[in-house]
Amino acid sequence: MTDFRSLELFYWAAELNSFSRAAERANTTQPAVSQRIAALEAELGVKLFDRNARSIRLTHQGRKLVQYAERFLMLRAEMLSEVGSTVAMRGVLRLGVSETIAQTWLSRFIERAHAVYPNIVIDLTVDVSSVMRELLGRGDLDLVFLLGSVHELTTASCDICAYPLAVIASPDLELGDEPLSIARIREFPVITYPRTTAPYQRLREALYDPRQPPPRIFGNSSLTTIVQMTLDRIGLSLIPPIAVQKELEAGRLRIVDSALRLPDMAFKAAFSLTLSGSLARPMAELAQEVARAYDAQAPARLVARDRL
Amino acid sequence: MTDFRSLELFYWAAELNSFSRAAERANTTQPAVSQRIAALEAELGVKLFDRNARSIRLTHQGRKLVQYAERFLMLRAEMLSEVGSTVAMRGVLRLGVSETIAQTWLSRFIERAHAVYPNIVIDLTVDVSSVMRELLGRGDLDLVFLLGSVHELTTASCDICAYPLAVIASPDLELGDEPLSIARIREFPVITYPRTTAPYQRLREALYDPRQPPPRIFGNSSLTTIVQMTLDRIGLSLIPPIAVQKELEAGRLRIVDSALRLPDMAFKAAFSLTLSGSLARPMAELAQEVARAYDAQAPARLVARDRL
DNA sequence: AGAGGTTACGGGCAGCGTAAGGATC
DNA sequence: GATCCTTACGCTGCCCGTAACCTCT
Repeated sequence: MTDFRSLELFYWAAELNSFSRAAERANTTQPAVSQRIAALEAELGVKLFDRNARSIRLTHQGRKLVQYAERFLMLRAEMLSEVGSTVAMRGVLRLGVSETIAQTWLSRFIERAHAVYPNIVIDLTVDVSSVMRELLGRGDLDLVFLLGSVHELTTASCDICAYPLAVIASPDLELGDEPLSIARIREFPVITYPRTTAPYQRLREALYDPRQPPPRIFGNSSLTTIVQMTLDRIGLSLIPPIAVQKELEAGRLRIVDSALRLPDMAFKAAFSLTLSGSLARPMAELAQEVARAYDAQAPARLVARDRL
Repeated sequence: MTDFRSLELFYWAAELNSFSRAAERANTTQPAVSQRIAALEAELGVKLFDRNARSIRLTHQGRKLVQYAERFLMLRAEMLSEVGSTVAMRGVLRLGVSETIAQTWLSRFIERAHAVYPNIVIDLTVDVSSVMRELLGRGDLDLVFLLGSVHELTTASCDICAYPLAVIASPDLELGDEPLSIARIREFPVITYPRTTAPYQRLREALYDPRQPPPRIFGNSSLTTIVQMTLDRIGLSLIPPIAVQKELEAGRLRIVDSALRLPDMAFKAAFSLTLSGSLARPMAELAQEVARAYDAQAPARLVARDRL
């Protein structure tokens, strides 16, 4: 074992119980994994896996080596972040982002991340928070920016930004000058995030009235579509105005005063504390910075500064 | 830093404050060290040494990296001894041996060591214990088999064997049948180890008599020469009989009963607890085994078994 | 047949050693 | 001039990816 790469591939092979999955995880081919592990075994003079043509299984010695491999890789990550400059950070970061953030400061974050950590490749997924929570838990994502919190023991998280929700409508929709009552809102379809999300659920509770027919809530997983539907006067929408800042400024949409009082959308960065998360912590910190800078330049009423 | 070798070379360069000495220590050329350290600096994006054409000096970041390098290398040594088979142990072991041992079981030890650890190269030095103690202290030897003990804090040692000293003479020398008194011994020159050694000093004390002229003690650093001089009847010799077992069996030398009572020659294996000693511990254990086996097959009176 | 690991093979590149260069004492 | 590090250069050997192969379900 003259090379960290061998230990890394071995680690993933052990962790994922498969050479091919390890290859995929570590961006190489399956024969490369096979070869390196064979070389490791030759060098140590010890079998690390029992191969059964259908599957592999760690031997006793293999299990011992996994412990060491993990210690090595964590020590390496610590060393890189401690003594290396930012260019020393290498690898792929599998990032999951909720669409609200994708519509606000994500592009600035990507830009900034690339400038500060030029050797880190970001593998981006945009989806709703519940899905990303699941993917993070399964180890399929390294870092997520999502709504709400994550409760896994092996996971750390930190606040990054919070945006108030508001009722948004087309200026062409006649709503009068009074703030909208709950009853008034119920007259319109309300377009918002999908069923699985916090805003949908909170909205549902707020509009709930046993004496009335159920409110029409259109859950939509595409923010762009929500915006389009709002522009088309299908109804009101409940989204954070900061996500449609451009439309507001251009006067194509407007914020409608209403009696609705919903909690702010509070976003957190969450990442695993295991090996796969070693790039995530500094990236999460960078995201905090970017979000703060973005908020500072946004109109005050679009940002929930007190949350931070 | 994809490679342990880089960290190893960096470690030695830092430790020895010189690229060329590091190269020598690690069995490579000086440009190789230069190149690898330059590569490390490029990879980390950080200067590790200040180069002043005449000398090098660690930078702040360099000092931090040394800590990590040491942890890596110790972890690696631990891993190799823990999960690797004996063929996984590689490197050069700089072994210092006192001549008495060289004349007894050293060749068996070398043979055995090569069989068990085929990838370890032994770099052998034979000298008196005092010199080897010094070399070990300076870090110029990794493992020594010597008389007496070593008191450095960073050094570990263990008993390996103990041999009684005896007066040896040519059978042709007429000495009578009585055990030799101290006074009788003083009539002859006594040939033994050099002035700096324990046997010489103990002998001097034993023969000391203020009322008499000083005894003639011939300190000689070559055991072969001591034997030759004894065969030539220059005088008596004081050496452990086990070192001349063949001559005793062949009847060319004999053990002479005497009133001299000197402590046994107790040999220890000593090695540094720092990085350079990582091969030494298992080798010291192997030496214990070999010495024990050798003693078991030697005539009982030549061995001080109770010492172990 | 297909999933998963091994073996075979050709090409690229990293790292080594030799040798020459340059700076400082 | 001697010492010590750097740069240049050719070569070897390793490692990777493609592709063919094997084996078990």
